[in-house]
Amino acid sequence: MARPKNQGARREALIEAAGRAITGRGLAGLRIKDIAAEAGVSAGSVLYYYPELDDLVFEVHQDAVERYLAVRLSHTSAVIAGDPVDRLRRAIDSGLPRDSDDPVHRLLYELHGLADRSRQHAALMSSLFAREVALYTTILEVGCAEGVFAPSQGVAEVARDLVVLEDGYGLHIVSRNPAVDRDTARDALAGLARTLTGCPRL
Amino acid sequence: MARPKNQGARREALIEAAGRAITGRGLAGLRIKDIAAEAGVSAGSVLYYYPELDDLVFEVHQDAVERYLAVRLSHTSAVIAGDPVDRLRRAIDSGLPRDSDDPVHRLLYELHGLADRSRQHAALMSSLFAREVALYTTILEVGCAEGVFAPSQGVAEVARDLVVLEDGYGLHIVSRNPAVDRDTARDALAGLARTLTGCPRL
Amino acid sequence: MARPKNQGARREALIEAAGRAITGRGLAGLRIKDIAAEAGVSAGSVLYYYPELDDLVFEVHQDAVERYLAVRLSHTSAVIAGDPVDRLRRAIDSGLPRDSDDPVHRLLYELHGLADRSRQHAALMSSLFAREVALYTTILEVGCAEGVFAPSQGVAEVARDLVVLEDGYGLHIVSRNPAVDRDTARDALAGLARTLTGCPRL
Amino acid sequence: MARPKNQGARREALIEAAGRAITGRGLAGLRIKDIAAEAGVSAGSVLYYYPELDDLVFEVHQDAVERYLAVRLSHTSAVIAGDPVDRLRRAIDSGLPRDSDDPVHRLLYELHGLADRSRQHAALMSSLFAREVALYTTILEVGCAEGVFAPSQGVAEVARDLVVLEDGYGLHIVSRNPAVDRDTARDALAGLARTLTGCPRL
DNA sequence: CATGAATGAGCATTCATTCAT
DNA sequence: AATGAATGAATGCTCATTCAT
Repeated sequence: MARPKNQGARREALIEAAGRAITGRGLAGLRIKDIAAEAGVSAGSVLYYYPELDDLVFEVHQDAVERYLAVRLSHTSAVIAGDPVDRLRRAIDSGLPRDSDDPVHRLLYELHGLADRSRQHAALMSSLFAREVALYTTILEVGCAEGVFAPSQGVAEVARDLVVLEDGYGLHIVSRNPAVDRDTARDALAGLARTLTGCPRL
Repeated sequence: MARPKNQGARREALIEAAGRAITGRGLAGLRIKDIAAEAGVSAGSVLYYYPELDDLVFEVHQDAVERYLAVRLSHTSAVIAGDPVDRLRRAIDSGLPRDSDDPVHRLLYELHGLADRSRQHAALMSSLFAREVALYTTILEVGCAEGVFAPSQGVAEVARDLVVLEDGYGLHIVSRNPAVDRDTARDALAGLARTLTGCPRL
Repeated sequence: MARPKNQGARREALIEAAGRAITGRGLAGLRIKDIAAEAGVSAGSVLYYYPELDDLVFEVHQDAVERYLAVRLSHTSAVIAGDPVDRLRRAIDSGLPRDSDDPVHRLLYELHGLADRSRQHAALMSSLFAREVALYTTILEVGCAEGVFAPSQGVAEVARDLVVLEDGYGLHIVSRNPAVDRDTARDALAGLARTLTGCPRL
Repeated sequence: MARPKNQGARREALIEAAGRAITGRGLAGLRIKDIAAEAGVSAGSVLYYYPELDDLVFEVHQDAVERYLAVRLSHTSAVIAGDPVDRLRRAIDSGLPRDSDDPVHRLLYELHGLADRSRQHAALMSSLFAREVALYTTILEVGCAEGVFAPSQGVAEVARDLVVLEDGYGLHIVSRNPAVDRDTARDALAGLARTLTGCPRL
């Protein structure tokens, strides 16, 4: 592994390495050694950049949230898909794990488990939630304005329900519940969206 | 703490103690010392009954699932509440954490996190899921037979959506997401139930 | 204080069980549990009869030495074999391990290792040595009296050399030295006996 | 204790320390603590260099065998003593423990006890044996060539008998058998050598 | 900057030992 | 007499952490 020249790049590399280590061994079994090995550096180096390991884990969480959101946003951008129905479908698609081994969702799920004991992590999770709700809200509002969607309740509530359902299905997929797979989840979300928006095209 | 006389009682006590320890310190930080302290015995005694700590944790999971289901079932029993609408309301009530400190939900959430790395735990989680879906399914079917509910889709799907939404909301409550509290969640679930069953009384 | 008969029998059984445990796991890895398991009793029972484990090990050593000597003596008894040459051959035969798994020799070898740190065990080993030397001495002296043997040095020295050589060969056989097996050892001992006694019949 | 700079030196120091610890407390009672104390380092350091303690013990055995052989070889070198009789006397001298506290012999005896349960240690012991036999064989052959020795059997057998007798006497000396001391053993070995080689000068 | 050497705190774990029954 | 339950002392061992180079 090439040596990044500046501090920032090295920290970036460590964040990625730590993410892989967490995905691989789980948060409970996380050792500095693993992060170091994953980054191709010594354990001392990890401590050099992150004297407090919690800080590194937090930045992994931050990074994971930002990356995940960036991907969702780009996948559902109005530029890419002008049609609100299409955008909603894409939103749903981008919010579900590919399968139980999806690294992004596994990582996020693992890190969300820290929320109940850490305010920082709780804030991160809440922020992700809020921005996902905002994503759906935007799409729904545009759809309403265009007359495509006609929800019987507030769009905020519909958006929130969709995100929560997404999280619930994602949870079961990552947790290897055989009764739930990606297709089931996508269909369920689409069905709910159809019902809640009154849009038959969904 | 009183000394149970027989093996079964002592194991029972250890399961409860371990449950408290996990709720208190989290699975990641679980030490035999903590379980022993919580049970009022020595660390050696814990190992005496559970040479493999994983077995104890698994029995904690089993126990938590059974207790949780037992409570839900008794709260929604047809004897207690004959009216399907009332039963559905009670089902929703019994499926959401009281608040972010609800010990039962915290414990279950913590233990469900093991599902992605352990088939046994995954099986437990799936079993809980299936039985919760069955609980809703029963209520819905009775309601349909009585003409109270008129869902536009299959009751199995409606039941599953409700359980998944419950899990999603529960997750956010336990994780201290300030945008979600018990009342919000209950209203959302009730609203969704109303929409999906076409029952205006909900 | 006279010991009840079944006490004696139980202690006897424990001595045998401990002997098997030592042969099986070695002295270094000896645990009370193993002795108990081998005797089919509980660990507490072992401690009940032998509060000091060293005492049990010592009695195992005693027992092993006595049994071994008794076998050698009976194998070389003048009644069984009147001919000194025959007796000498039998003495050699009875002094070498059958193979590297010979349980008697393994046990004795293991226990002799205690001699350098324990006067008691050293005394036991010395006593065994002296009695083996006496065994050879007797045979040699009878042979001399009969004119069968004509050693150029004292019979005590010849006897001692034979016992020491026996021990040395036994050591290598038990230790799995591939260059030494029972036949080699027996031939070597017989050859030396022939040379030292000047008896061509050996 | 000075801190060695390189890995090799530290490992060397640990091998020596472990050797002293084994000589002092015996193999059965060997604790990492003891080795560490003997080496003047922490217990963690011992594990740092030897994650598998067996490896350290094996290297102690290797080292002990090599040192012992090196000393014997140098003591009996043809350069130091040209006369075969003198060399044979020196060989005998170098093969017996000084007394029952001779550290080299105690260590070797202790380690040889591992041979029956470990192929590696058995191989080490066999190798030592073979090289000791070779040492005597060489001396005997040179003596035969010079006409000093005239053995009635093959030199290989004579050499083997001498080594085995050495081992047997060494065993009894280290085990504190009061009937055997160094002088007795040396005289016995010399006497046997005289008989077997037919050399009256021995 | 980065490392490998070295440490020690903290943990599970083993085992002899105690004790009530 | 004999046991199984329960303990705690002792140990190995894993780690984060420190430090000299």
